[in-house]
Amino acid sequence: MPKITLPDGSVREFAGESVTGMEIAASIGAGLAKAAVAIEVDGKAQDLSMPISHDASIKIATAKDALGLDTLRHTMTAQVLTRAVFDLFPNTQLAIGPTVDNGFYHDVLAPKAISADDLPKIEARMREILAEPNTVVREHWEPAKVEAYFESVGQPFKVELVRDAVARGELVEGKYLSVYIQRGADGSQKYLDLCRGPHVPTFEKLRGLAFTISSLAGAYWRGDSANQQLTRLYGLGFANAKELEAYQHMRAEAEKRDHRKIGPALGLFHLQEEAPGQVFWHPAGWTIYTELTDYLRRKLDAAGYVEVNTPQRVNKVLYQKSGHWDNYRDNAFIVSDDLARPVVNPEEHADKQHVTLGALSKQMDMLDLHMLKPMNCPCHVQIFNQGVRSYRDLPLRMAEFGRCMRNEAKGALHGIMRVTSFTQDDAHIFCTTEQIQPESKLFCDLLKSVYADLGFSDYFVKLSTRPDKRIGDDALWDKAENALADACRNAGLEFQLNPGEGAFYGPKLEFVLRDCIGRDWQCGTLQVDFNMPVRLAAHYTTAEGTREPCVMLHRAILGSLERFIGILIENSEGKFPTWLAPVQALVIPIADGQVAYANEVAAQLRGSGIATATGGVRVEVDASNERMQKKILFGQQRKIPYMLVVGKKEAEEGTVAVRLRDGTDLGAKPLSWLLERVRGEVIGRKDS
RNA sequence: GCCGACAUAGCUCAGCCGGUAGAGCACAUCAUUCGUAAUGAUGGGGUCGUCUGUUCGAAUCAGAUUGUCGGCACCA
Repeated sequence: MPKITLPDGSVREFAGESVTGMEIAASIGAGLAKAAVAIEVDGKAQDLSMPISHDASIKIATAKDALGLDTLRHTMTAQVLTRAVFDLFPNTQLAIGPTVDNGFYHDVLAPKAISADDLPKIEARMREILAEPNTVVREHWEPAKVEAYFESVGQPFKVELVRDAVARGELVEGKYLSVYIQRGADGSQKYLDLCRGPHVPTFEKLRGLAFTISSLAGAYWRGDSANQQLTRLYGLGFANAKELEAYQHMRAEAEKRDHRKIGPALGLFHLQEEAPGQVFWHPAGWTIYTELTDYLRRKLDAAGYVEVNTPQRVNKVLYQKSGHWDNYRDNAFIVSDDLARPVVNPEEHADKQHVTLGALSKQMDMLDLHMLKPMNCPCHVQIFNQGVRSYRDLPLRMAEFGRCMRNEAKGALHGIMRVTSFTQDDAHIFCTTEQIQPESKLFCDLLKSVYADLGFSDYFVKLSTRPDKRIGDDALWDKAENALADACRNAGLEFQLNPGEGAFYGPKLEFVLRDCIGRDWQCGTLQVDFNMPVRLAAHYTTAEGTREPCVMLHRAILGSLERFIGILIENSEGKFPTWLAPVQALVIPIADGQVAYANEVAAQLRGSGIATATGGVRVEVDASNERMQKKILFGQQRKIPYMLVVGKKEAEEGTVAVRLRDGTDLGAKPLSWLLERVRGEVIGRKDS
């Protein structure tokens, strides 16, 4: 006689040994019974058909809540998508098929490649399958039986999953695995899958899910590139058609904000084939870049940093010492004088234009190889190591807008967000163990203040801990990881743990921003490093006269200038706040007669003394032979904060008609009024 | 790097089954001198990413290659 507590606090008692979620839903109402797709029992998601024999708090889940929607997506991918793929591609092997934010996916290995053209066919077949009056029933089988079944039907990935579950002890009641059997109206078995569930009990309940098979991609079995690559089929799934359309519309809108589109369109930068992964900054984009670095220099100066600049090309010997050579050689650009001027006797090879690769490889060890600087830290240590350092010099905060080059995997490149040549707003804080806490706190506060100034409030923090491949003993790692966690707490930052993802020399905090299509990018970072100073002999003399290696804090606020500007473009949709806008004001003479006055206005704005990194107010005059309306349209498309229309009236009165980029017409204003306003926005880093 | 796809004027795109390229916007010139999101006319501009092949003939077919896009893996 289980007593069931409902979400409103009321308690219902049911006769008999047990009661199912379906029966509870029916006892509440026919509407709920129809809408029910799963049940939460004492906070745990379960099938509606599972008997509940103890007293429990429950919540019936429908398509309207997270669990219900998730269950529908889950059944769709595990019971319907899989069958459609089987029908169209016999002998397909199945891997996993979980739900994701906006739908679901399924990893499959088909005997012949599935192409994008097949997606509509798969979707059509799914709709046919959905029309069948099938039920989905949960059963508990012993692992050996499940394994034998999947062996017999040629599903090796499933066999592996069974063995994993057993090895990890993930068994129901300590001895079973749950399988879901799809049956037709006549009771015949249509399909059997290993799954934790829950699933909806009937296809009827599944038909309300608005779905589409949206795309396909490669994905490695178990996420390991050493494993076989499978085909991942992505689907979108929402509670109703309206939500699906709303999502697709939102995506389409978001794509219009893509920095790869807006950037070139606004004349900020371009990329081209001859320089893959590198940015050609145009004047407008470089203005933003300059404003940002100018701003950061002032912040860093106020925070007690010194700025340095270090070489672009450094002998591999230094990186062998630091450990970067072993860890990252494959992703570095390596150059050598000897390659350009090979060490071969020209007379001996007079018949050859070039040295053969074979001859070259023999010489590799002898070659004087240099890395194009992939990171700044070893160079900063070289500056630190000039002369003898005392505890009185610490903490030493050494900053550099350091240009780094990394030979990233081709498929990883992405607009200006992931490039092979970029500038870090990097700094290394050389300090004592005792200074880790206060310095980390200071940094977190500095970062928060910069992000706030730049209008970013929506970021999250990850604490990445020791990876498998690392240097330094575990005691140091304990210390470093605890230090970072404490610093985070002290600065009032919430963080999520990201196990095993730290750098090879130390754990790191990652400050992550999201772009317009929902991708996450690491921007800021703070890393505690006990290892590099030892390897590169960054010592200081203590008050007691002993020599100790210092601690290095690696830190960046924006991360890569390129990446950050990419995020900035997408977040602002190209409507930069006045202080960053490449062109802050566009003067629009209505007719030729006012061009002279327009130029005069522009000259006054330029010479206004408003302090931007590039001089006065950044202003242009549109003296073209176009109608005013068209000039406004073009100004609007360029997202210029201020358009200053000058006609006969304004020229006579010495005013400008101010139009904002949101369309607001502020009417005729004296120039002094405008200057005050712009000055306020530039100083306050505000938007127009 | 891996899987799938794409690559035609500055931009957006058309060009079916192979017979040596079109539109709109942008740009230039001329006319117009205009009050808050596109005045009109005329004109210039591409050999169809690159290379190789098939063919009497290729933007159109095949192979390779470079770049890009969507994911995966990677990200000091």
